[in-house]
Amino acid sequence: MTSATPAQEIHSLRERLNTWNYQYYVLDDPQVPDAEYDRCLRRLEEIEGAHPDLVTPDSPTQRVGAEPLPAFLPVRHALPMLSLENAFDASELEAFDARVRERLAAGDEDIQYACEPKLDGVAVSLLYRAGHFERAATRGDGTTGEDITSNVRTIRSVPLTLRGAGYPAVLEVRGEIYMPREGFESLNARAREQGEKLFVNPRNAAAGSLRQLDSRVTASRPLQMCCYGVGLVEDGDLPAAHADVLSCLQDWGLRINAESAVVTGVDGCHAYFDNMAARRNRLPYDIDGIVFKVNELALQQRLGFVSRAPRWAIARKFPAQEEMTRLLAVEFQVGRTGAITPVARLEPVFVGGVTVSNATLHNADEVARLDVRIGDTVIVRRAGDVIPQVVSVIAEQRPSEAKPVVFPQACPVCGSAVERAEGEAVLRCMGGIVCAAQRKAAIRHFASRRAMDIDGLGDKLVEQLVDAGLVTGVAEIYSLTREQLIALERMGEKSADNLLAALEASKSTTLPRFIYALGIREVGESTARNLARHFGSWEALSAASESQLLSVEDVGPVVADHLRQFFDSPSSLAAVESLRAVGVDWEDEQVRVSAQPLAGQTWVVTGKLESLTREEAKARLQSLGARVAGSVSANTNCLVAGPGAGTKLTRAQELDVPIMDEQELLQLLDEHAVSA
DNA sequence: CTACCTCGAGCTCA
DNA sequence: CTCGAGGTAG
Repeated sequence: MTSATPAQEIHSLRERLNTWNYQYYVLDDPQVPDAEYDRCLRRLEEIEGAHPDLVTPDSPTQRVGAEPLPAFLPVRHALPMLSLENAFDASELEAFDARVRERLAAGDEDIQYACEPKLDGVAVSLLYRAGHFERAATRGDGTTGEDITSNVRTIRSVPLTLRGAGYPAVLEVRGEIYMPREGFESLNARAREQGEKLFVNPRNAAAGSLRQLDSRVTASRPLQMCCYGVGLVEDGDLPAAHADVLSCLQDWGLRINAESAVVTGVDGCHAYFDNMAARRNRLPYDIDGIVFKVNELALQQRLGFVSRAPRWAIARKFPAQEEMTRLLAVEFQVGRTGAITPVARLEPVFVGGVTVSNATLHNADEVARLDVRIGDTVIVRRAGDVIPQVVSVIAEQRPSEAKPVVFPQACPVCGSAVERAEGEAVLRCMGGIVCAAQRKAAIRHFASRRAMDIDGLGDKLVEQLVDAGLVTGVAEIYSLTREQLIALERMGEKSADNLLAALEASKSTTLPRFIYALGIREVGESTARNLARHFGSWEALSAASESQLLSVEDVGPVVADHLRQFFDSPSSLAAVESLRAVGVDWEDEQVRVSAQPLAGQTWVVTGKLESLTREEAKARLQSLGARVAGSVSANTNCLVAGPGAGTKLTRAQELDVPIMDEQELLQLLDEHAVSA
C-alpha cells in the first residue's frame, strides 16, 4: 500500500465517489461498474469508522439518514416561492405570449422561451453556502415552509458539495423532488410482498417519503431531485439567460431536466408541447404539463410579477384526465349558511392519480345544464390539483330506470322550508339554528383552529354531541360535563379531560377570532380583523350603524347587511351573551381607523427591500388606500425604489415621479401605524 | 377533493 | 391494533 495518511485517502475516495455519483445521477452517464462504486464506498466507511473525527456531514457515507426528528421546523423563505400561471390550451398560451410581447413592446419580434416538463412531485428549495448543502425546505404557503434537510440529504442526486468553482457564496436552488416511475413500481412491489399499504401514485409516494420524521426511511425511497431555477443568490454572478443558468447548475453538480430546451416564439412552444405530449407516457417520470419561461433574465426583470406569480412564465397543463363512471346517487348537503349543495356519489373511479367517489354538482342550474340522472354513466374529470367535476352525461347509455335529480322541497336534514333567493342559483334551508346540519357546521367552524381553536373537537365528536342533543348552540359546548363526555363513543377519561382543558383555554381569545368564530355570512378572517381594528370593541361593533360598517375596509353593502342582520337577531345576540356568561373573553383592540391617507393614489414598488418583501410593502401601501401598480406611468404618484431598481427607476426620473427609498417608506408606514 | 404522515388514546385480546 | 384529529401537499 502507499504511504497515504487516512485523511488523504478519505479525500481521494470522496473525490472519486462524488465524481462517479455526479456522472451517474446528474449526467445519467455511469462510468464505473456499481461494484467498483460500492467497493470504494465500503472502504471509505471503513476508514471513517476508524477515524470518526474525519467524518464530515457532506461525506458520501452520510446519506443513510439520521435519528428521527421530533418535528419539522418552520423555515422562512428569503424570496417567496411563487406559483405559476396555468394555460389549459393553445390559445391561452398564445395569449400569454401576446401579453409578454406587448409588455416588452417587442412588436413582431419572437421571444426566446426556455421549456421543460413540469414534474409531478414536491417543490423544494435547497440552500448552499460556500458550496455546502445547508438546508432544504418545502414550499409551504410560499412564504414559510418546513425544514426537510435531513430527508433531502439522503437523495443521491442532491450534491452535498457543489463541484468546481465559480458558484455564488450563497445559492438557493429551486426544483422538484419526485419519484421516477420505475422506483415507484419497485417500491410498491416490495410493499405488496410485505403486505403493506401501497402508494396510489408516484407523487404521493414522493410527498409521503419527504414527510418522514425518520430520514432513514426516506433514504430507502427512490427519490430524485431535478432543479429548474434559483432563488436567493449572494456574492456571485449567474449568466444572463435562464437556459445558461441551468447549465451552470449542472456544472455545479445539480441535476437538471434532460428535456430542457430553448425555442423561438410561441410556435416553438407549441411544437415543444406537442412533441412532449406525444412522448409523455414514455418518459421515466410523471409530468403534468410543460413550463415556458422567457429565457432572457433582463426581460424577466422587466416583466416582473403579478401578486403570486411571475409574468414571464406559464405552465401549459395537459388536458385533464377523464374517466367514465356511474352516478349512484345524489345527496344534498346542508352547509353552515344553509346552502343546500347536491353532491354526486359515484362508483369509485381512478382518474388523474386518485380515486374519485364524490363530486359536487354545485346547484340546480348545473344539474339542469348537465341533464344528469341517477343511474347515468357520466364523465368525470380531474385536472391536477383541481377539484373533480362531472363533465357530461353519456346520453346513449342512459338506462331506462334512470331517475331525475329532484331537489328537496324542504330541508333534507331538518325539514324547514327552503328558499331560492332572487337571482341566486343556490337553494337555502331557512331553518337556521333549528337545522342540525347548520348547527353542526356552526360548531365545527366555531371550534376550528383559526377561530376559537378548540383542540380535540373534531367532526365526529360534533356529530355525536349534536345527535345526542347535548349541544344545540355554540355556547352549550362550554357547559358539557366530564360525565357527559365519557359516555360518548371513543371518549375515555383522558380524552374528556383534554377536551375540557381545551375548552377552558379557548375562553381567553381575541376579538378578531371571536368575530370570525361567530360565522357571520361573508365575514371571514380578514374582514373580522378589519372590523375588530376599526371598532376596537364588541360593544362598538354591535352598535355600529350601516354607514359606519360601510366605512370599514373590505365591507360593502352585502357584508354590512349580513352584519346588521346578525346584530338585529335576538337569538344571535343571546348566543353572544351566553358565551360571555360562560367566560369567553378577550382584550379590546387598539382602534386603528383606516384613515386611508393614500386613497386615490397610485404607487409602484421596485428593487430589493431589506426589511420587508415587495409583497408586504405592497400590502401595507394598499392598507393606506394606495393602488399599487406594476409599472410607472405619468399617473404614478410615487415610486418606492430599493437597490437594484432598473428601468422603473429610470422611467420615474424621466417622468418626474417622486421617488422614495426604503427608509422613507418605513417612516411613512410608521407614521400611519401600519403594521400588518 | 384525495392522499399521506404523526400523534394520542381507546379498544381488544392474550 | 384501530380510530379520530390535526397537519401537509398538489
